[in-house]
Amino acid sequence: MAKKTSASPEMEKMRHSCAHVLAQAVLQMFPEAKLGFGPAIENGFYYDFELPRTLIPEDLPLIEKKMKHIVKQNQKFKKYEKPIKESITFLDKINQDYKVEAANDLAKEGHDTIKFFENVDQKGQGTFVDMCEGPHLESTGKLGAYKLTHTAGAYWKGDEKRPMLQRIYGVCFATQKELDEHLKKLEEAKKRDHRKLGTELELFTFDEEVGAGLPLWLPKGAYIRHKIMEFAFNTYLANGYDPVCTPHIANVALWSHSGHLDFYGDSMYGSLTIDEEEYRLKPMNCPFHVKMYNNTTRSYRELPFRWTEMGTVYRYERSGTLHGLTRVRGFTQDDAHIICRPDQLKEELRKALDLTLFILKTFGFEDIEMNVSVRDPENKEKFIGDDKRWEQAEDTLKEVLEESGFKDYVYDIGGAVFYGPKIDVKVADSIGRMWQLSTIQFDFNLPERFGMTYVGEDGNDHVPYMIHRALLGSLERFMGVLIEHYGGAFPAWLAPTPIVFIPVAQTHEKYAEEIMEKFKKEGIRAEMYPATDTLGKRIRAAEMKKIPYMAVIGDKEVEGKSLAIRDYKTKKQNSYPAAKFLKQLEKEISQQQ
RNA sequence: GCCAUCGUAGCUCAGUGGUAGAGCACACCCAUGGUAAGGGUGGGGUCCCGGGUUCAAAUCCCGGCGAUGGCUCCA
Repeated sequence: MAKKTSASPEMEKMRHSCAHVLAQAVLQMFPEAKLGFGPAIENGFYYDFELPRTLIPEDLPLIEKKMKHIVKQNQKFKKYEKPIKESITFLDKINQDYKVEAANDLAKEGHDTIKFFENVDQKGQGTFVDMCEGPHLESTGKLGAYKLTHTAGAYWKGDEKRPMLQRIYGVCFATQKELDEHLKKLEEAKKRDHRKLGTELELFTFDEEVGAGLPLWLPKGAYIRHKIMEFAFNTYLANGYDPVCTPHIANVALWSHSGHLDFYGDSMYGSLTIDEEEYRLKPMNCPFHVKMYNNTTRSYRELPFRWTEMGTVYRYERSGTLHGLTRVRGFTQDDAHIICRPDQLKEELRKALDLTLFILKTFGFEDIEMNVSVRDPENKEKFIGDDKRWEQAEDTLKEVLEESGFKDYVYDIGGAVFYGPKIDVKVADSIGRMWQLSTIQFDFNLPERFGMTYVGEDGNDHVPYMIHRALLGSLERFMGVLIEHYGGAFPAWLAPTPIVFIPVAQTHEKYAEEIMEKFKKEGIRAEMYPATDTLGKRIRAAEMKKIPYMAVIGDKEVEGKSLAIRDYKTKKQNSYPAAKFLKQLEKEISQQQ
């Protein structure tokens, strides 16, 4: 989930002021506490501390109580500036080691003075002082609604080699109403959590004995995953791609040649010995596709190649980074490599972008943010490949985006991978959270390393452009995002069971069975909930499984050869002639395939 | 990997040193029901794994594995 800070300067001021109030409260509780940084963040703030003991959840209400008291005192935020030397001496005197270090950093950057904010109570007494750039509210009484949410460890200066401090997170809004709305939104997000829904809807599971980060797809989840994969793959084939297929392991020589062993060896799984040769699990599909390209002499007439593969790769992710389906150790990419001539570059990028938009829109992602990552011109040596190619690639990426109407893309200078510039596509889900899904990347590394060429019109060898693209990203991650986007209520074309038949009583089961068979015959996956439980209970069960359509069958339906359809989305009920609804559902399902 | 918290039935969870529990789910019986939980009976547990302390460990201690919230990382 991307973190965007879009708060107004006023809110940032309030949130940062709230962090100061928190720091003062913590110092009251632990006078020996050492302060780190305490900035405003999206929806709130945090402050880092070195404390004599570990905080427990019960500490937060106590700290909040002290904060309330500080707010009530309506302390003024008083700003002043001191020469840097004097400041460092002062910070050293009050034993704020981290602040001393931060002040020394500022000195190195050429600052002559340091700004401070001091809290002063109604009697004019100083209660708390912090080295700080500001700005702040006029006084603590102006603070809106806030709440401390949780604690976590965080490295000093974000450096894993430095000490770990205790971070206290809080949320802060101008009014209690906004705070409540925010907390409600968090509740909603919790309900949609794909890990929770994955268990409830029997989509996937993990098993300790299998290993961390290795999802097991249960039948219903595997069906959805399959449908997504089938849809994507068929769409690619219909758009000029050719399928390829490659193994899961390869001789270590390949990874050595490709450079993966040198650059990403830490993320690759250990060796397998086969006939005294070392093999490795693949972390990427690229080198295989390159090898297939190099399989024979290529002519300029053949290009472009668009080779796609649902490639399962394995990467070592550090244990603390694993998260449900969105960060796993084995996953399948809807991978493809486009190999083309310079004169085809723009057209190929345009096509790839159009395809991306089509795929994302099919799944109901309408709010799309483009990110262009280019090389840092100041640090060219960190990037492989010649200037001319980088410039053409970067310019073409920008042109294609702008021509497609994405004028205000996010431009990340220096954000490119060492082997080429790229476009990353982020989408907003149904409750507004941003997720990075698609990626379109240039690769200047592999063509060079593997000597990829084609014979040009002039009879000479030329190096082609290679574009790596994955539109869903990884099936696992995409499924995780999609579960949360739909809140588990998949549309009929993806639902493992689009319709369930519910006979009112046992006497209606035979008719229900007959109708269900007609649906099944047309390829619609249907289930029946026989009358072993009360009607209400079976309706409830279908609701909880978020089944798109329920067909209730009683005397009326048997008599009129109709179905009482309850729609999950609208919660409305309508009666349809059975044959008519079958056609309608069939159409709804096939539209997306 | 780091910091913190957690790991008890398929799921959600209670159980603080003395014979392992509830609700839901599941099976069976009764009830034959018209749009979100009818009633009864029953089966189900290496209390994550290994070691230690103790007469006695789900419970206390140590190590490992896994999960959660963050940090760092994500080609």
